[in-house]
Amino acid sequence: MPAPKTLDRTLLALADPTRRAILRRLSSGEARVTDVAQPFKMSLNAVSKHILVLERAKLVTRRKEGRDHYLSYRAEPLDAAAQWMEETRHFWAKRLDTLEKLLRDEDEQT
Amino acid sequence: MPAPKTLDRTLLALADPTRRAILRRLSSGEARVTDVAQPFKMSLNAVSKHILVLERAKLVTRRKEGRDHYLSYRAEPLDAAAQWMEETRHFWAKRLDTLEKLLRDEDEQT
DNA sequence: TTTACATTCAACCAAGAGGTTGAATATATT
DNA sequence: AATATATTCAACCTCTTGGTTGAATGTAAA
Repeated sequence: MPAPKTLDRTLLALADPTRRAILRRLSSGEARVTDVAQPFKMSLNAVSKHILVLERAKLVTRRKEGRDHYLSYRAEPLDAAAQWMEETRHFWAKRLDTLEKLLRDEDEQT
Repeated sequence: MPAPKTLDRTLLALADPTRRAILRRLSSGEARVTDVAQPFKMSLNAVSKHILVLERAKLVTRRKEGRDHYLSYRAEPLDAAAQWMEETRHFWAKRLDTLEKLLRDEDEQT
């Protein structure tokens, strides 16, 4: 499981439609900051900040080539978050089963 | 897939260790606000606010019984978020495969 | 070298998060 | 009726987010 702060950052980064759109954009390969920002109505600077949040969550890495910064998507954090979610869902499913069973047993005793 | 705002709220609600702990606490059944708050070092009011965030994301529901408010966990939003993550991962995996294949093809042409 | 481009940095703003304390409200208990 | 309990509401604080604009920096092209 990811370190708590890592999970925090991943989920926080994903909890924004602009950032999810940026990641989708990067799924078809590297892109420069300007290219990533182009479809958005907001300023380049605003997009640049979103990219920072994604970098902090390690969902995006940056490769500088001259004046151009090429961004690429990293799968690991999303994989880890998805895994955490699955584990958590299973954990809860088990608990809920147990509760149901307890309730059934109580009924049988009446 | 969940409406974007729903997903936003779910991921945002999950992106905090206190709130995840609250949800874990509720996995063993209903609990009152005070009971939920008890293990935390922060004030009852702070926990109450966290609960509000969880309610807004529909991860928690509230049943009032006299002066006591009983909270319970709802699985749907986490299920939906997990599903979104899985779909997104598959989407990306496919894209990355395609990219790899493209790169391979380019190599073969040299 | 001047100009254009790609990007960040800095300052600012409004809104929200996450916490506090203190008061208000509603319900139980004595 | 008085008191205690459960919870929220309201105001406040600090930090972060998400956006803006304008200037600075670094690199490429004329």
